[in-house]
Formats: sequence, C-alpha cells, structure tokens
Amino acid sequence: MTDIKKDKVDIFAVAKRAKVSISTVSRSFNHPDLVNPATRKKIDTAVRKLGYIRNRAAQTMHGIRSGTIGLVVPTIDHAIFAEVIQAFSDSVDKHGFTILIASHGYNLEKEYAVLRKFLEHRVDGVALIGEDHSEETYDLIERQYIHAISLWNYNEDSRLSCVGSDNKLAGCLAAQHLIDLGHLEIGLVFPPTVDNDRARERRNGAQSVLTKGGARVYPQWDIESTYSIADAKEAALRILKTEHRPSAILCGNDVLAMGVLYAARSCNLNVPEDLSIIGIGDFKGSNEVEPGLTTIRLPAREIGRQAGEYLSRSIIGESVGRRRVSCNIELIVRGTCKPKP
Amino acid sequence: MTDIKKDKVDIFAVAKRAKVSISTVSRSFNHPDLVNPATRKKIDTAVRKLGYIRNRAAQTMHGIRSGTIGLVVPTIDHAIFAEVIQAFSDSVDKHGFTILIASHGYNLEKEYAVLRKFLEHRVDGVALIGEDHSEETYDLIERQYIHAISLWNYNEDSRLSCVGSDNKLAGCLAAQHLIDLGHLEIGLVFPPTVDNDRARERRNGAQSVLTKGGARVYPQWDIESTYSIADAKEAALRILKTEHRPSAILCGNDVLAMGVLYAARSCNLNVPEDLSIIGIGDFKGSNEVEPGLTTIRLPAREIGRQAGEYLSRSIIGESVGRRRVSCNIELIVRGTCKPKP
DNA sequence: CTAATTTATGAAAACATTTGCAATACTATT
DNA sequence: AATAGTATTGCAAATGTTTTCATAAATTAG
Repeated sequence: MTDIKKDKVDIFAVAKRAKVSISTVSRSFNHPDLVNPATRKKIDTAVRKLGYIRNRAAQTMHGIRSGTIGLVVPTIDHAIFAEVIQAFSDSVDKHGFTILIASHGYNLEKEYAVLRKFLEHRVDGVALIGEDHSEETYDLIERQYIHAISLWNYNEDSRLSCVGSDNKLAGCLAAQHLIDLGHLEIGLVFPPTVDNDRARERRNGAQSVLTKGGARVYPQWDIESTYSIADAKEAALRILKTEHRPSAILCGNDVLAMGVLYAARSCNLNVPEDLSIIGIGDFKGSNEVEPGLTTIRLPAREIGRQAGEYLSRSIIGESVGRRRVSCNIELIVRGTCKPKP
Repeated sequence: MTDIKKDKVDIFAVAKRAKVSISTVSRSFNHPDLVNPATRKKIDTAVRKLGYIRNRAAQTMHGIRSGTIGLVVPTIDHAIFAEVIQAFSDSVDKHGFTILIASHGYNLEKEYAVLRKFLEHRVDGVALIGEDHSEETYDLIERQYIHAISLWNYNEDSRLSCVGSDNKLAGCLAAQHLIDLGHLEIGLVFPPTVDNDRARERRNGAQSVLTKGGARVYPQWDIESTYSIADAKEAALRILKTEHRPSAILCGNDVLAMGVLYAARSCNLNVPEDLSIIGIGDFKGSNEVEPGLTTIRLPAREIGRQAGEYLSRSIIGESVGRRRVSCNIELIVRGTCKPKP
C-alpha cells in the first residue's frame, strides 16, 4: 500500500502500469501508428485492467473539438420535433458527435440562455429550429464564430445556414387544395404565431391563397390553439358548434388536425362528407388514422438527416460558408377532404 | 496593433481589460462575495465588452462537476419517451444541468458504447431506461462510481436506483379489466420483448391473469409489432381477418392500441361494440381519440420529474445511496371497452 | 564496422481554469 | 500612533491531456 493516490485512474496511472511515459500512452490513442505494437498492447491491457476512460474535458482544452453539438428545440414533448431530432441525432452520431439538447418552450430569452450554456460547454456547433430568434442570439452566434444551422424552415435570405422546407408554400398548397375542391367557407386552426416563423408563414401562405380564391374566413372560424390534441379538439368544437359552420378546416399542423378530426367525430359529423380537414406535417399516424389525413408532407427525417450531415461536415472542415437547402414538400391526398358538392 | 494573440477571448483577456489578475476574475465568477463590488463591476463590463464565455472544459478538469447528465433512451422518435424526456430535462435544468442525449434503438451494445462516450465527457450522472442492460454496462457504472438511475420500471430488487412504475402490475390490471368485463377470447399485440423488460413484464403480468381467469389466447391472436402505429394496424388486421376473431385485444402500449383501433375502423368493426381494446401508457391523444382509449395510465411526467430531481440531488450531494421510487398506475376507463354480452 | 536513417520514446511546455497561500491595503481599537 | 483584525488581491501550483522537440535505440547503407 505504498500508493498515495489510490484509485484515481488517469493517464499517469495507465503509464505507470504499462511502464511507459504518459506521452506514449497519449500517442497510442491518437496516433497508434507511431507506437510499437508491443507497447501498444501493454498499454491496452493497462487501460483495460484499470478501466481507464479518457477525459475529453482535458482534450477540449487543447483546441481539440469537444465532439458535441447543441440542439435547441421549442419542445421535445411533441410529435412535431421527435422525428427530426431522431434523424439529426443519428446523422451526427455517424460522425462521432454527441448531442446536447434543451428545450425553450417557445421562449426566445430562454433560448438565448440555453445557447450560452452550450457555448460554455464548448459545443462544436449548434442547431436551432426556425428563424425567429432574439437579436442577442444571432449576435452571439456571429461573435463566437460558431458553426450554426437553422432547421425546419427554408428561406433564401436566412441569416444562418438552413435546411428546411418552404412553410409558406406549405400553407399555400393546403389552401389551394381546399379551393380546388370548391370549398369557400373555411375554418383555420393555428398555433400562436408570435416568435414562431414556421406557423406564421404557413398561415400567411394559406390566407393569401384563400383570399385570392375568394374564400371567406369569418373571425369566429379563425381559432388559435396550442400544440396539443386536447386543445385543438376543444377549439374545433367551438367552430363546429356555431350554427353556421365552415365546410372545411385548414390546420397549422397534423397534431391540430387530429384534434379537429376527433372533434368532428364527437359531434357525429362525418369526415369528409360533412367536413373536410387538411393538416400540415404528415406525422406518424396521419396515414393510419381513419380516414387517413390529407396533409402537406414535410420531410422531417430528410431535414434532420441533411442538417446533421451538413453541420458535421462543416465542423470537420469538409465544407464552408453558408448553405441553404430546401427540402421538397408535397400534397398527400388521403381521406379527409372531398369536393364541396 | 501590438497584440499578438488578437482575438482569443479567455480569462486573461478579461483580466487585462479589467486591469486585475486572472485569479480575481475567476473569483468574481465563483465566489463573488470575496471580491470588491467595484472590481466586480469592472470585470463585468470587460466580460460584456469582450463577449467572454467561460470554458467549462477547463473547469471540469479541477474535479468541478461538468454540469451534464447523460440520458440514454431506446428511441427519441416515439411518443413513448417524449414525455418522460421532456419532464426529466425540465427537472434537471432547474438544478443547472444540461442533458447529453443519445438513443440506442433497442441495441444494448450500442447502449454500452453510448455510455462510454458519456463518461468520456465526464457527465455527472446517467439515466437509463429500464433494467435490461448488458453486464458490461452495469459493470462500467459500478466501477466508475457514477451516479446512475433507471427510469420507467419499478423493481424492488433493481441493481440501480430506479424511478418508475410496476409494469407487471400494468399488464395485470389491463388483463383483469378485460376478464372483469367477461371477455374470454383475447388477442395480444405486444412489442418484441427481448432486451425490453418493460414490455416483457407487462406481457407476463397480462398472460398470468388471463390464464388464471380462464381466457384463451390462440397463437394466431398473439402478435408481435414494433412500436409503430402502421405496424400495429397491419398486425391487428391479421388478427381481425381470421374467421374467428377475439372479442377483445390487449395492447402492450397505447401506440399499438391506436393502430388496433384504426384497424378495427378500417374493417368496419365498431369499437367497443364489436371489439374491445385496451392499451397501456395513456399517451397524448389517448383521451381525445373517439372513442377515448381505455388504458392503464403510467405517470410519465411524474417519473421524469422525480427521476431528474433525485439524480440532480444525489449529484449535488443532498442524498445518497440507492433509492427505489414506485409511481402509481391506474386503470383509466374510457370508451374502447365494454362488457361481453 | 562506421555513418546515416528510421523508429520509438520521454521531457516539458501548453491549454484555460481554480484555489491555497501569502501579501497588501484598509478599518477599527486601544 | 501602533496594533490587531479583516477585506481584497495576486502569485503559483495544480488539473489531465496533447504535442513539439530532443534523444536513444535499432536498422540500413556504404
């Protein structure tokens, strides 16, 4: 028991046990070709015996990448982002990065705070959702020269690199489909659009097409609902219970559309005979629900994958400069819409 | 332009600008009460002007906590874990921790690899889902003396601290409800149970009650489905299309139950008149779907919250030793089950 | 068999902080 | 005015690694 520091397993402990210097141990990790295979084996056994695990914090101090990417989303809880998070995560994982994740609950000051925390951890890059961020946030990203990307929305003038879809177009397509089917009295169920460019653009797109198409949206048919099936169902019930109800409802996303669909069912309205419903997003289950939900498909997996790929590569140094990637969206016609008789 | 290192903003730069030593700068962050308010103000302005952000990597090297917690889940993509992840995240966030997250896709070797990576990052604690882990994983946790917790399942003999519910009981309750309603011909739709203690226990619980209650589960009614509405719907169609079909179907979780519900609807079967369906979990939307899904409620938010709280506290040092927390479950009777005539 | 290479290793500086200890400056007490 | 005590600050060592440079050993060439 001559050991003083008994159980601290650091690179010194390994070196001692393998009877080499710490330089050699370090080298055998980072440049294995520079060390004698026999020595390498000795080190390897020492590592295994001691259960040594490298300390990335110490590595990070040498300007070596931390191997982490910060991902800030409005919420993890909902179907909306689950898919894109998973795809993004898988994608950066392939390049050896680990994700730091946090949600801000649609509060942009909290988003800024989270970003700062990520920077303290010296993440190699950050990914944000959409383009509505505080000026402070944009400032911080620029001043810190951190690799950053905005997911989910595509905008040709975006301040950051972006990978996403044209949300305005999504709104237009949805509205156009209803117009094409002859609907002129249309209800809207949208999430709050403040600090949420995705929802705002969808809404603007939809509204402009509706107006152009000569449709009427009475104020009492234009309802705001949080991202929750329960809320949306309740909101829809309010629309459906007015004595004069719209012939179709256009929803800001599929979660809301689900709520509307259930609301219709609970009022004994048949979809699509008595009411047409269209969503945006094409989430899991939108295809399976009966009748299948007509919606605008946003390629969440594709967005997550491409964003992860681009960010990883730009951190590793394989690409530079801003890039804007637009992922295609399409109208998916299923069972919830039918022509106005 | 006498500056050599022009734009590196570290603690030296701040010290220089504020005309104090780096010790004082450091102190003004970590022990503000020990530094003169006037000096503190000078430092503060310097920090702001330079846009200095502390380097946690350097701090971590002093045995100071990294401020991160590793969370390993089977998948982020599904409703199953979204709620618990969000609650866990919110809960540890209150104590100043940031989450490193990764998924392993029900592959326990990948789980081990992820855990190692987390340890390289010197996370202050780790949270895993359930109790099925490789021996290597358990070993690593013990040898590294890392704070660890298992979420989701409660087991009085768990190797790790755990916060969760009794999944076997969940299976029992669901089965008992069907038995109580007089159902004796029952179909099962469960996810794969290998390396998944939660599903396995639910299934065992259900099956034991069904057997004891004298119910029959023909092999062709006992179907495996991945965690996907689409898969479950398809699986259920196989059951429902046999000439002799069960009067009730018990599902391993609500996602699967949704699939079964949609399958029934697509066969023009009325639920609950022609078929009773019960799920386990009580996810978002289970209450809103028409008819509302009868299910066993697992308190996901509560589990996430308590787990986060316990793990944070035990890292901070407010509590020690293993702890096992059982979160109550309950039968939620809604519209998808009715007595067998 | 010696000189010139090549291969393998170690010593020490560097990275960005924190902190124990010592030194200084200030305040209150006598 | 001298002393004791306290508040504030700086110096330097420590943290766990990587990497540059130098050196020693082994190999090849002549």
